[in-house]
Amino acid sequence: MHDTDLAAAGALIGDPSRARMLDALMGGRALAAGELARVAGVGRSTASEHLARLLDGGLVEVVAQGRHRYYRIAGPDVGAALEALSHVAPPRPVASLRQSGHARALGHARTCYDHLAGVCGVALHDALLAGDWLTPAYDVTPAGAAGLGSWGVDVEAARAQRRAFARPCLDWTERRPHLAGALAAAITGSLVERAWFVRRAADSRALRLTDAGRAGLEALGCVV
Amino acid sequence: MHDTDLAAAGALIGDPSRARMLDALMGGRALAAGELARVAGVGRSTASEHLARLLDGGLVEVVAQGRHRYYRIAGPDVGAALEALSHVAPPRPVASLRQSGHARALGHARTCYDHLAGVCGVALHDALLAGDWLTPAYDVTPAGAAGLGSWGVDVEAARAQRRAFARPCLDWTERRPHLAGALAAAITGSLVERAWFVRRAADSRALRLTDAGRAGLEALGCVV
DNA sequence: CCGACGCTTCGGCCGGCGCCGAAGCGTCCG
DNA sequence: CGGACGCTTCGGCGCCGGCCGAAGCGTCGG
Repeated sequence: MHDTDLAAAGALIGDPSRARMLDALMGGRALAAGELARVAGVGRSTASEHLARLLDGGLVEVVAQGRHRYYRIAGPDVGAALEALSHVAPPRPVASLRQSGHARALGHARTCYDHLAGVCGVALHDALLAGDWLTPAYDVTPAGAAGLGSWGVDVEAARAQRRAFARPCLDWTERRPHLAGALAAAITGSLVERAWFVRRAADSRALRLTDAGRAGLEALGCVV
Repeated sequence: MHDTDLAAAGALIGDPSRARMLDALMGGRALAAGELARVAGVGRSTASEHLARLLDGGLVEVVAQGRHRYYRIAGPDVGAALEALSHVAPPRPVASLRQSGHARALGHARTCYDHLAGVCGVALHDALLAGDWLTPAYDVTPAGAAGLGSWGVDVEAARAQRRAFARPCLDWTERRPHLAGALAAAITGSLVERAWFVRRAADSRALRLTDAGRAGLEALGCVV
């Protein structure tokens, strides 16, 4: 039946250290236990305990590789739940001036789970609709299929996935929607692949728009 | 920006008493503080503290009416987050024999947030698809529009809502999908309105299928 | 083999928070 | 107006769980 232990799941996410780990894993890549300890700001032993609990709760899964153990988000359902929860969570005040530059970078372009967010994400969302690549119901038009294909996006493969194909996702900085879903993930992957965006740091969600990316987006009428 | 305090939201949901309150409020109706204290199984003072925290965190909102204070889920975003979280939460073992009758009732027919779940929910989902009222892409066919109209369901009003129109939602008891989304909520509302289902208790999510309901569903070829 | 390395398990400490009863405050009714 | 009622605030208690350092286990490299 649908009756599940909501409290257990909430408590797992509710610890600050575990939440930082999950947030880091929302980048989509698998991270080693030691790296997660560093991200969370706790000792290795403490991190190991946290990861054991997340594993037991089914929120993450682990793949052992040599003497490393790489953890990642267990599945799209977990990602969707964390994303939905982050939408209702209270905004976290920027703690220090030292972080404000980082915050500005995140506000401009970043990944939200596995798709593009921030100013660039919203601009892309608007341009796809304005340029008639996407219908208001978030389906791909013939022109959109051609255009996305030229970006290296496999639209049909995205459509075949079990997760939502394309849908709006309210952007926290912009208070306006960016694109989410399988299509958004495919587009983001292609644009990073084509070096329109580069990841600012290995463990960061912040992206930097390259000159090539700026030119490519402007060709679509996307002002950034 | 999208950076929110995931841990704070998780911690709010992570307490067993608060989770029971939220679960009770997922029925969609506003409940008084005293009733929520009874549901959670704690003293009135404790419940009041919990509700103050949920209110502060933006998960619930309150409407004062005379000497009563009615609490309800703050918005569809919160409902969606709780629903998504319940999908990844571990199943809760039935604690006692005394609860097994209750569990059986829940397994047969119940509401999941605001739509029909359980054996009846899955059967309805299958019948709507098999009877060609719904396409495999979960859009309403002309025949479906006519049939749902005769049930008193306003399909167009459901379509106009901002939430997802219709989508599958994995049923935890049945391990098969039932119908969710705005259409599912409208259908459930109409069927309760027509007394095909009656709520077993005011504070319960369990529903009872009436004779009229059984007859109506069987006319669609829905075996329950 | 033996040491370095990554990770987990164990023991013990400590702070935060969930709990209750008592008291305080506002609302409805006779 | 006084009492009943619903709810919140306050003070104090007890326990769960997050934290660390030390020790144990498996893997890689010389």
